[in-house]
Amino acid sequence: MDPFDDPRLTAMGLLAEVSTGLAAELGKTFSAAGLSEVDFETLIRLARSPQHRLRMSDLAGQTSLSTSGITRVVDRLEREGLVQRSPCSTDRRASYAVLTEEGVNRLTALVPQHLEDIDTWFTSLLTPEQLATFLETLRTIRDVVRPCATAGVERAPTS
Amino acid sequence: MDPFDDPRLTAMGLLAEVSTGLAAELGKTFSAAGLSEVDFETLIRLARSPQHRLRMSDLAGQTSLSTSGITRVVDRLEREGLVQRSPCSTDRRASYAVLTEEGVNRLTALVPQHLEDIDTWFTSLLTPEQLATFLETLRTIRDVVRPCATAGVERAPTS
DNA sequence: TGTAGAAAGTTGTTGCCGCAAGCATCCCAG
DNA sequence: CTGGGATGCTTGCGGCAACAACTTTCTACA
Repeated sequence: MDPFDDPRLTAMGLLAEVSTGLAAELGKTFSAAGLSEVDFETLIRLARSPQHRLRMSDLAGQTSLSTSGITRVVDRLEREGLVQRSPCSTDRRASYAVLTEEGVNRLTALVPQHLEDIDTWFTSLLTPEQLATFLETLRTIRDVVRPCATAGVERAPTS
Repeated sequence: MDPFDDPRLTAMGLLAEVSTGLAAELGKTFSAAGLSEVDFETLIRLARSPQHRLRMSDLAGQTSLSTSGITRVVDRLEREGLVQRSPCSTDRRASYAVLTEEGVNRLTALVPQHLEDIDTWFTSLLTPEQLATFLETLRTIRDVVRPCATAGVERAPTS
């Protein structure tokens, strides 16, 4: 009867709830460490990149932030000493954001708790088979909605 | 070797990418209709509630927005004539947000395209069995990370 | 070589949201 | 029935991010 009770709406709502709810739980650990989710995302992307560095626009491409957003995130992180700007030798327009040693340390201190959080609120709730199937499905969708998530990576099997 | 290459990080990143990527695609339809995602979320929650209305704080509980956030969302929607505040007869502190006829119309006009979007970017990518399994897994996680998502509903099997 | 257009990054502006404070109302213990 | 604490909502304030405009540098084409 009610046209607003479509199972697709429910499915989409469920996905959104899980994502935001999970992010809210994980965010507690971040803010306890004085970082925002975006900060962490940025730092971890740098940590997983060759030489712990990435050009500003590649960072933007990976994080669904605009380039101006990245400018400000890196501003903040640089002010805290976790990241440093470094000019690109082959293109004077471009800058790298490079993880500093302090940035690595901060991440290293944070990651164990973060992994435990992921276990608690996500992976440990599923059997290994369930988890594998779930990730497979996520990859299927990801490949469609985010075809260029590997900016700045030459073809790394990140997932 | 690199401690930042844990499969759990990858799993979590994948989930986040899918969620934000999907939201970005679906958001195009919303903004074409002059609404934000939050606006749509709010309207659809009202549409799926008895009498097309919900108390402000219940709305907040359902949407992971703070109560002050809800105040402002309803401000905007009311300014556009899609929603109307209505005092609660049994508690003079409380207000209902009620969907107006125009609000219903706007939603009715928007939902078909939205459903098609969900198909395009999500459900049609999976087989029915895959989708069912996926939703089951999402429910498992949802029940843990968001135990009170049914505020204002007396025990409706919303999903 | 010179020039037009594209691209990388930054900055001004605007709007959104959470937090804390405030006001009105409700509830309950005494 | 009365006073204090809890609850529902709104508002002031601060921070964050997108958009657009701008500067500098690169690239391609004549």
